[in-house]
Amino acid sequence: MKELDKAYDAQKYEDSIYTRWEESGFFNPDKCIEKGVCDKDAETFSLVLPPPNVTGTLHIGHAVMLAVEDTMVRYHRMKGDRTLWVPGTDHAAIATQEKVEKIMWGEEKITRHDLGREKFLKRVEQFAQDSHDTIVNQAKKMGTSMDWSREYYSLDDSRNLAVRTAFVEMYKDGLIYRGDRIVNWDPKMQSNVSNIEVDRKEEKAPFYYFQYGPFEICTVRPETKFGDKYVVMHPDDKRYIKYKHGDTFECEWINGPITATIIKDEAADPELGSGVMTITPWHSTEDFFIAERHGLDKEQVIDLDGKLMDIAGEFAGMSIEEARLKVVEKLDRKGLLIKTDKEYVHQLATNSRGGGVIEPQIMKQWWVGVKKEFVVKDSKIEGVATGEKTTIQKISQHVVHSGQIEIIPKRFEKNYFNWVDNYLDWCISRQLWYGHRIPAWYRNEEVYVGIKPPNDDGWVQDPDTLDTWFSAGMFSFSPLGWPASSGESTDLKTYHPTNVIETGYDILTFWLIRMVLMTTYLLGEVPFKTVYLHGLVRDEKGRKMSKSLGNIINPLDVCEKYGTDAVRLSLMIGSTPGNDSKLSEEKIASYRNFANKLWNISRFILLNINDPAIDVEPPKPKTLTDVWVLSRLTNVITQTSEDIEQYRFSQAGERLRDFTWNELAGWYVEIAKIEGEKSAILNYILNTTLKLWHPFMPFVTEAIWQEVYGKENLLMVAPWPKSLENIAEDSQDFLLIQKSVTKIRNLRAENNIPPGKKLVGYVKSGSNTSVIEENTHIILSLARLESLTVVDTIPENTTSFVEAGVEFSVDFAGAVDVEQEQKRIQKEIDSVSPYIQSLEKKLAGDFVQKAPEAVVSGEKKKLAEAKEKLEKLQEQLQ
RNA sequence: GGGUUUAUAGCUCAGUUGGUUAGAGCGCCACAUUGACAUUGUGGAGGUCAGAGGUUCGAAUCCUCUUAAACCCACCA
Repeated sequence: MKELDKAYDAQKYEDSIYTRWEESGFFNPDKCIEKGVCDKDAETFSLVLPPPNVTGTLHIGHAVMLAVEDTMVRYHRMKGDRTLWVPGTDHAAIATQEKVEKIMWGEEKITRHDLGREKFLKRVEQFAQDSHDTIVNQAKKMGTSMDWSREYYSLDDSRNLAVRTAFVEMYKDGLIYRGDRIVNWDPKMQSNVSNIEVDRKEEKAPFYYFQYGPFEICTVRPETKFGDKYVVMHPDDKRYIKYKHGDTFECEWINGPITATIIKDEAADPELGSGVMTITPWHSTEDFFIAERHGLDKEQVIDLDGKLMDIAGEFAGMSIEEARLKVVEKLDRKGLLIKTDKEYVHQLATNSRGGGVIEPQIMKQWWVGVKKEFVVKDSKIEGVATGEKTTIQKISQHVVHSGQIEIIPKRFEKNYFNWVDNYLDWCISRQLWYGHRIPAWYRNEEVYVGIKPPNDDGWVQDPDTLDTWFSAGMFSFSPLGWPASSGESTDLKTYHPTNVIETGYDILTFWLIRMVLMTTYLLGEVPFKTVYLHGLVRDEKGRKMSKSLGNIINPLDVCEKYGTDAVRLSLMIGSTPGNDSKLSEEKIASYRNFANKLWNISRFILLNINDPAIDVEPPKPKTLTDVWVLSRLTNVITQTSEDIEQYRFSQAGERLRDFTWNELAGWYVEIAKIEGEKSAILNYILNTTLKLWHPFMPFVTEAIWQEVYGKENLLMVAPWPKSLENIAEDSQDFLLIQKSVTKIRNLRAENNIPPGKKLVGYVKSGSNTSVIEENTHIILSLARLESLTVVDTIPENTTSFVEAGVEFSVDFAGAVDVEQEQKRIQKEIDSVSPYIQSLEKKLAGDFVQKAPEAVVSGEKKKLAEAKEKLEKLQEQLQ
């Protein structure tokens, strides 16, 4: 006879089980087809893992992603869908490069320039490789069933070909262009930074008021003011009505007299200071746009290293900090400084990757024009015709608007539209070394863009690399074999569009929008049909997890301590899409307890079945309890399937836990001990329950499966259970038994009757007599009664109660605490009476006419039962 | 400045399209314990669903306002 250990030891099973899964090959759908796990023509279910950055190790946020996605994937695989989950990692250009530079500086005090491009890249690649290996091991520890044979790296050769192909195609269509635009330049990192990578921090800085001709202007950045020769004011500002747009005037300024021009523009805020400002188009985004609107000159004042240029005259070569004070001093000496506000608070822009202060600069960069028209090639998107002229912005709006992409939770559609409705051209070039090199070559004034370098000599390749999101935008299809070298890739044909993308809501605007852009343009398809956004995991106090706070929960540590299944459950149950959740070790421990509970239920069942069998027909129920448990089980099968398909993982897990712990362990197993032989039905329940749990808790369920059914069969590819037919839903009869047991237990506890003492009971069951008689054995055992006699009249001096129209009584034989008992009855009366009153009031009003019939009759029934209960209680009180 | 979310038991959260005397887990209190399981069992206490209006026969749920917290976006010199 096989027997399970007394407690589940996750450490003992997890690694060997993962190895069995991996060696089975079933992570790969091709193998599943080969072995008949799924049909070649089955529905597909595909998703691509949002590739973790190779900047280190996986954190708890990745663990959520892995748990949720693995749950979906395991469910669909068991259901017989042709299921593919593609793993990958991302080179994360700026983040990885910065990390390696930091390490180099910390350990060897060298910069990337000391090493040179080639050597530096070797270092980064080594670092990335190490990170990758760690990440893959962690993902395996989490139990993820990804198809490792299809793993990709965002910077590998295939992805590079995809990137070059996309770039060239977009360039030919005029969607990619090179142009002078203002960018967020980080002098420290010597690269530009995208808008979303800029952090704005509040900072106190002196706010200077200067005399500028007839006007008063103010600034926190006097060192940029050398190039200022325009004064801007709001067209409606009455104070300056006498000045006309385009008027010029002479005025004394930092390095002598200048000629300034008046510009009227609505960007000027009349409320701020004097309502007049000077502008520095080369070093301010807003000023740049004003200058663009009016066709004004732009002059560079600060160089790329953050030093003042020749235009600054005597200040040339100084750093920003140094020049600022000296310029103010000089203006003060000239009598042009009016006052200084030392309490002024402004937003300082810094680079979120490395913290350098952003100095806007106008530079030649590569851009994607999101509002440029192009001709649609080969569209499979509903409402977008092949040959039609449109823009990236319009398509991006359309695919979500028309419901071809669904975002869960729905409210994030607003974020999405907020972004695409205000779409700005996307700067895709970065002055970084780690990344996809831009496929553009220059010779004098000529520019060549191509998948391969030009044939003839003399060309120099653009030193810049592409924004990491450019390659990331292609992850729904580049890992599936785009562009295919010959003919169409079968993976692409079979698995694209993917069913779902699952990621944190914080990445919606970074990444998903880029995916929509690239995929709709290049493939004429949506990248995915559903976007499922999970929340962020915070610590038990609701703070973000961070190294500096020391509150990081490392997924590997807790997996080892509590078992991976416990960690997975704790991340999925009790959290809803788009909402942050809090995680604590106590929570994980409680799911460790649950895993052990499931183990022990199985242990009991194993001791009570004759021949463990995998493929069993649902057995015929013999008792009321059997009918009840099968009806509950079939309900759970239906609901769990529906919940998973609708992405309600928390609800599915909660329902399963309630079923397993309360109904199965708490009632059915206890009654099985009384009713005896239930081999077939217990086998079926165990079998089904393990299947239902498998997507959530793959290890413990597979461990039990192999102990019970042997190692020849994997639960991972066992067929998903089907709900039973011909099982009566009506469980009112069993409910009566449950309630009577609970009520008797309750009376015993309140009267301090020792659990070991057996009592005599009576029941006046009326029309329910046969149910009671058939199930007396249950009540006797679970409520610890010596006897339960059906009577016409409840005997005197016993304690009675009414449940669902049936009156029970227990003879406490003098052991009852009379005073205590009277108190209890009074308390019940006090709670029932107002309930009756409220029901009566309800039934006397418009409710009866206006509410649906079913609701009214339900309330009437409740009232009748409550009244009967009250009557009995009052009798007892006398 | 614009936008979003959250507010339900001591704690963490459920509560699907308005119809429960408002639920779960953890924690707490009492009792039990050689029997699948102390990583356990039984029973219990605990909430005027942030506040104020409104719609409705009926509101935790829909609308308006207020308060508090979190987040996102934006070119304030």
